[in-house]
Amino acid sequence: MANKKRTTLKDIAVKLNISPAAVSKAMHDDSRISDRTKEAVKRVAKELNYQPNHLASALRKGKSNLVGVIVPRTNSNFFSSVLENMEAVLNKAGYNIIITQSNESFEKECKNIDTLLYTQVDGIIASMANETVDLSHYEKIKSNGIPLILFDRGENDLNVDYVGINDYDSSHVIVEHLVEKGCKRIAHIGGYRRTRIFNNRIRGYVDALKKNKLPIDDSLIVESALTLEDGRLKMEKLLKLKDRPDAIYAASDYAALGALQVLNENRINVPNDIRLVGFGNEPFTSLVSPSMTSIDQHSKDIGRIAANTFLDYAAKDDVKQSLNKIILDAELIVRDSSK
Amino acid sequence: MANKKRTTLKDIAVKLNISPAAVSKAMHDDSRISDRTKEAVKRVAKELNYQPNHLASALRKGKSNLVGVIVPRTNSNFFSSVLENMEAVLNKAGYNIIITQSNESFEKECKNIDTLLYTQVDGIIASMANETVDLSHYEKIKSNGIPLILFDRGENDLNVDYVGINDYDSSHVIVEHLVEKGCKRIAHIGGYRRTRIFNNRIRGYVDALKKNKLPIDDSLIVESALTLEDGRLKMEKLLKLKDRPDAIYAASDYAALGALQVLNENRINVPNDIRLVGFGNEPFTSLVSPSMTSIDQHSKDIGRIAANTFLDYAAKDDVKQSLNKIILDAELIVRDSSK
DNA sequence: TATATTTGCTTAATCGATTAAGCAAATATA
DNA sequence: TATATTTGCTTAATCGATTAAGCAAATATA
Repeated sequence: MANKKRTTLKDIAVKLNISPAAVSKAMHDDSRISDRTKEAVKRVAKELNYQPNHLASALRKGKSNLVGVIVPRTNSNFFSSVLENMEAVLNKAGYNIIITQSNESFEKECKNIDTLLYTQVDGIIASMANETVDLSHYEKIKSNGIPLILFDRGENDLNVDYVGINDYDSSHVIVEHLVEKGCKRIAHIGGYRRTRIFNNRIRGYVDALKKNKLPIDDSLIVESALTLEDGRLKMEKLLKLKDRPDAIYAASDYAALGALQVLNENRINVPNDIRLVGFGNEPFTSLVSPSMTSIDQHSKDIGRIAANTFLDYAAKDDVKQSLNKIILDAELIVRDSSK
Repeated sequence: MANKKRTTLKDIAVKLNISPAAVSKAMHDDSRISDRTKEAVKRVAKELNYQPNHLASALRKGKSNLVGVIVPRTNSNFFSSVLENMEAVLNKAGYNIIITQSNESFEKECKNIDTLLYTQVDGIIASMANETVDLSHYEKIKSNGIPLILFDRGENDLNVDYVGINDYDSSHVIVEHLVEKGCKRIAHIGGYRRTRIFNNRIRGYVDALKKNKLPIDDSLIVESALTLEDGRLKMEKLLKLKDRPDAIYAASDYAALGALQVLNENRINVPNDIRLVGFGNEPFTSLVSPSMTSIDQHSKDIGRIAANTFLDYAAKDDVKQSLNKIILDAELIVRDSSK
């Protein structure tokens, strides 16, 4: 049966007739403890199946070795891949991560932050919910004196570290690609302008058109929730234009998929009649017909870099953060939808 | 700037010239504390921005109010939906959850369990990795005296609570549906038999064939890793049979999608030439062409029930678990691929 | 040989919050 | 009025692990 009581340092100390302090030091290979004692302690620890009490050591050391992570949702390939790589780096450094989802809700995000602070995490790595405009709950993290690292969805005003891809340049890469294929009327199903990354994609799109001497047509720029359903709606709207676009650049793969469905249903040939490019390189982009051109966001690198940024702060004594952006180049994955 | 030091109960006590014990009781609305004192304490707590130290209270109370969750991966719709609903129930009861991913790896699963036990969680809710055969790490949870609840991917031998759908019956529902459509040679791209749920689906498939007086053809039953790639391979293999199947029942939507791609590439009409049914009701099933018939696993209910099962144990003094299965009926969502 | 240093531990305090035990004052009951 | 009960707190111990300070014995150095 189960040992009702967990083994503590004291149990080991009693068994070996030494002080709990000596046991603690032996477990941490303190140089002032003899090898004989260390061996004995470790042997007895194993015998009694000793598991250190994290709460006690965290309380005493003022450090929980936990990192909180907030993502809008885990069921996208991008975020789950970021998480996986983040975790690998942090685990190696002796940290464990607590994953929370905001479900794109501002309220939930606030609650998540409270939970994480309450759990005494040593730092928070977050990607902001779509709904979030007010930043006071993020300020709370900073005023707690623990590092805050943002990725993908960030905000300059917080003056903290940020890791993400170059959204502005990505739009350029996409537009150049479409122009090269002969497209003249490129529509953009974009996200809400208030979210920085989507705003950057819109700006990039506009500037890239200018650079290629193409006219800016406001009817070809639509703001969208970027869900599959909204992608469908916005595509239907675009098809009703007198002068139809010959290419669609959607700021998310889900919206692009919605657009693709509408195009397929209307027997509009992709890529011959209208070319289509998505964003995010979700696994399904290679699965649909025709397969979809998209932007890969280097989720692995983002996860690793965000984790390492946290570790840099963890190694220091005091946390002094400033706006420090690490911007990665995104990669265009060309597939059938734009060939 | 940030308050370098966090506010503690003692700070409030000093300010009000009462004992920390009284402050603690006031914060918890102890009946033996006067309303006057309670009000004063709460006012000062707000003034000083007091945040209780979770580590200290958890250590003292021997209860962390954290629940650990282990899933194979978060980027499937099923698991992310389970997590969302689980979290909602647990949050309401004052618990927070720590999500970890095993990535289907036995080794990672062991590490996750160690992490969660180390973090002093009050219970663990888990869905087992595909690789897992040895159960000793799960036994470790039980011997720690905290409740263990399994869902979706469980194991009878552990003698703990389990929540899942009726895989055996689901296979019957699928086979009946295909038989009704006139199918005579139904192939099954199944998972590995050692995983209980997949074994049950295979058994259900075989028994349902028998029940419908259809012959059992071993060449129509293939064991698969159930990934998209493996679904493709297994479908290609099935197409090479002298006597081709007229229906495919895949034990995962990803494998079914692989099969669908191969069928589409070979210009085999789905559903007219071969009918296709998947499992899991992943969002893409309604997005592909033709849309795919699949089984919905009631992720919301599973998440809620698993959470409530944990809460039942949390309310009790001692944890005495036994094999206790809660089996939900799954629902067949009929789409174009089998119409 | 006398002093300094190192080794290998122990003692006691601490991290914050909680709680059993107890005490004095206020109030209720006989 | 005398005793019992309740109210509103305080005191002190505790949850385990860690660590600063310190001490005696062993060893090194002059």
